[in-house]
Amino acid sequence: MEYNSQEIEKKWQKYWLDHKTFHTGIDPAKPKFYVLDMFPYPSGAGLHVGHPLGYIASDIFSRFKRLKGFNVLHPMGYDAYGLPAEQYAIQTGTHPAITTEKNVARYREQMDKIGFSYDWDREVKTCDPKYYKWTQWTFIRLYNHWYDLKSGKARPVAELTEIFNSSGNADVRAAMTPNWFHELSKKDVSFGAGWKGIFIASDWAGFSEKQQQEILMNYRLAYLSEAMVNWCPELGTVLANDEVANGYSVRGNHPVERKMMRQWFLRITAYAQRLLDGLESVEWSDSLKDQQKYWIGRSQGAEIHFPIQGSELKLNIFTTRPDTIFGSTFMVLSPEHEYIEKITPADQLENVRKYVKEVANRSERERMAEVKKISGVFTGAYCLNPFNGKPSPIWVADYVLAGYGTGAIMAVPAHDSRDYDFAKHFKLPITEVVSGGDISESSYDAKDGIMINSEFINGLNVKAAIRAVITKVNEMGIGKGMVNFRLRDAIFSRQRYWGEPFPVYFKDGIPYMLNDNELPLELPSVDAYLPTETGEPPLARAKNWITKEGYPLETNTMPGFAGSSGYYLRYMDPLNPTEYFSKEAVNYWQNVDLYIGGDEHATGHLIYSRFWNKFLFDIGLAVREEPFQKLVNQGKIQGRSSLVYRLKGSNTFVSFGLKDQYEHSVMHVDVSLVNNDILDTQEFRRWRPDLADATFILEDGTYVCGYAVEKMSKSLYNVVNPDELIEHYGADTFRLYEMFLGPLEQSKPWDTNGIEGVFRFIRKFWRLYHDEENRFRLSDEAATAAELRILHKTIKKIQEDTERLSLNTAVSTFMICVNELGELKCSKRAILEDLLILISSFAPHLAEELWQACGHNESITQAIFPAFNEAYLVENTFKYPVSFNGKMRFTMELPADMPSAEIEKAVLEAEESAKWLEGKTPKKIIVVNRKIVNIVL
RNA sequence: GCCCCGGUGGUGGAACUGGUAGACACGCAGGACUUAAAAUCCUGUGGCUUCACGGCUGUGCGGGUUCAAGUCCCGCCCGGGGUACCA
Repeated sequence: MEYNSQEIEKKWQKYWLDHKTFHTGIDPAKPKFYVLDMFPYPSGAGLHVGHPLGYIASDIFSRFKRLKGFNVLHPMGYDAYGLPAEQYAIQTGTHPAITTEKNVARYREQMDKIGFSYDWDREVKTCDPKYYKWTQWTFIRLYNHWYDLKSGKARPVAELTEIFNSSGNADVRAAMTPNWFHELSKKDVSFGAGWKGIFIASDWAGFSEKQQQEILMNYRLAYLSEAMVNWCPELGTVLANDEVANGYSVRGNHPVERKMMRQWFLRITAYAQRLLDGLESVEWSDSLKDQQKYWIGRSQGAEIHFPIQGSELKLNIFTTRPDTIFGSTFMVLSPEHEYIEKITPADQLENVRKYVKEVANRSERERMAEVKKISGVFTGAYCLNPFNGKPSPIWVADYVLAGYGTGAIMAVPAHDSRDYDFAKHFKLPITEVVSGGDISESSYDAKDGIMINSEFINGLNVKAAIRAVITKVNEMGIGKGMVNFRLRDAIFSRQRYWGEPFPVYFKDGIPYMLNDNELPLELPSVDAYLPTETGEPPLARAKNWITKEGYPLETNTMPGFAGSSGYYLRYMDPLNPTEYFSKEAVNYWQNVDLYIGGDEHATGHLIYSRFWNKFLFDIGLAVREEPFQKLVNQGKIQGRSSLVYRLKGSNTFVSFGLKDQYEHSVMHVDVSLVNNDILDTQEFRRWRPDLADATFILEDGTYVCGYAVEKMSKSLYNVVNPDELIEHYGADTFRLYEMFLGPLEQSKPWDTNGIEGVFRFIRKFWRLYHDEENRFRLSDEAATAAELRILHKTIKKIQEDTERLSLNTAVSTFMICVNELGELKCSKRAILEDLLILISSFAPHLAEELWQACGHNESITQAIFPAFNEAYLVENTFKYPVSFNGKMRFTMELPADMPSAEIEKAVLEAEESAKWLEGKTPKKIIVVNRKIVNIVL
């Protein structure tokens, strides 16, 4: 039988489906292994050749682990909420669920053609109410928990109110927004002037329901708050920090503004330290871990209070360099700082307000674009150094951010480049306090040197000085050591339609959670997918968007990362109607052993889901602190565009090699019209009406195209679709070729030309099992030593390479193996059956077909990975490379077990050695057994 | 600016712990089979040099360590990604 990929692949894909070959259940007798792909957003364009790269790798790994005796959980689903379907709905009125369903079906069809071993019975879709019920359920738990810093974990709010009832909040140490009580004083609940957020049991009992709820809101892990948010007018919604880049939305690239809005937040900052610590225990790339570390941005320093001249107020600043306190020559407040109004003398007030207003009106993008532009204003007020009472002026400047630390700094121009630039610009004094730099040139920021001009810390090195100042500050009660994080709480509200509804209603303006038995709260239908005339989110259009009792429901929806934060847990028990997932399931599957996906999720999904998991861990649901033990980021597949060269002002195209002789412009041409860089000129003329009369200047009778490696995109005509390749070469060839392209983690250009080599290999492989007339034929003769050596060499290499996901070299290994067996004309069952098991993870359809032809009734997925036997690889001789002064000159075959002294002798006596020795006596001879001989002259 | 990752033939890449650089493919050139084409098979293929045997040279650049460096160390250059007033 001739190799026919179409027939074979259809047959086995159907077989796997009919026999539920990849259905997985809990099996205590087998060790578990959980292999997960980042589930895709099903876009309308379908999969291109870059998408399946990671899926193929994870599929090979899953199949390999099954052969190795593991019970493998390998599910797939869809991150089904997303902006494109909603934008399409706005334009066309088509419900996003319909668009999404259509796209999901297309994705499924494409994935099925590649022959993946997913357990489709476990499929989850984030937009499915049966799934998002648990997203809502988790949100309710987040709302009903607070973070206890003493025990370092989330605890129920019910326990918090008990504490308040019995002893107030003085002893409670909770993760909260700094100065949370300031915000409260702005609301319609009053706690009296100068209230510092501290209350005793009797106060608590006396608070109104509203007051109590407002206070509790500041403790909850999911909370409602007024805050500066990233507002994207074009998308009509708020975005999280990771959804914004350089002042534009990551999706759609629309401008983003800052706006004060009331939004739901997740208190992810409570987990900042644990998110940092957890990175130590996972096997992720350094670059990914660094990205997360940087995003979390821990910095250790001190908070110090500076008295303000002529005022009762003390200015609270944060610094990582308390050692430089005597070099602080001015103070800077962020333009949003609450003290500005309080400390600015009347004669300066107008000027300062003008500046603050100016800054506030500037958009985020303008601010970013003008980073280098120094601006600020002097308030007219002065601070006193808490140690020596020396006054320094207080400025307001936008280079100090309200959201970080205390929103105020002590400026040390000699040792901070930003302060330095600012001081130079406004001609403020610069005092050197750490020796080692030249402050007339630039600031000296290094934490290296001896303190000078610094009173009690003079002569200490920087580290000792930092400790000394913190100790003193503590003693004097004017501050304390402190850790700050860059990480911000996650904005969790979106003013969009296509997302999970919040299980929240409002009574008297206070939010309340629905009961668990009212979940899921399903997404209502609306007459249009746009905000209302009054600017409310689309859900405000829904009829009867109220509870049974008539209270209005929340009209925001959850963001994209809500549904993806816990999906890996739901896969463990996806059909469970009464629980997120059962204890039994999570105890068995634990966490993801191998997670493969793109690194664009470094600071989004991968932080949120670690947080989500840690919370579920705290409340006793998840059993592991880290959800993803090993994580691999597959590289992107870049497009390889084909280029043609058009003579200026004509319809004549010049071939690549001759283009420099003419004045030309470069034009992208559809890659489907090009084969091995040779343009099909006939097809080219047919491609577009304006090219019908194109003429060509050829070289050697052909038109050679140039090429460029760039993003795979429709507009560059370089998109390659897997369906066509699979139709032509088959899924097995396609799978192998995707892996053969290069290392999984590396980005690389797609070049369809190379696929021929793999296709040739597949047919060569097929021929090993067939005679000249293409009849299946295996011999039952005993295998020779040479054949066994080839087989076991291959077993060893495939096993090692697959374990470390070096799948490109694994494919090469198969090629070498088949070349060698082909040379020996090997057709022995004893060799070829094992080879089928080896390749079955990579080319599963081919393997199944030949396995069946071998006479097996069961799927090859039931086979056991062949055991490697070292004994077959033992060689009697070793071919030593012989070097003189490190340069390899000739090789010499010697007995493998020959002792070094004898090797030395044999090499020196060799005929070829005389030429290189030139009669000299070697100074030294290095013999490394079974490696090399090096003679030093 | 800072932090990661990378730089090897015409191309994709291999060389895992320092030990024969360029495996395996693509492409190209030549040949076999064929009326012809496709398919298949064989040979060659880093550069320079030599009729040839062979020699010299070669992993972004400059130094270093070592018997031995693509691999380790120091200093640069280039490309890709992340991040950006975070005190």
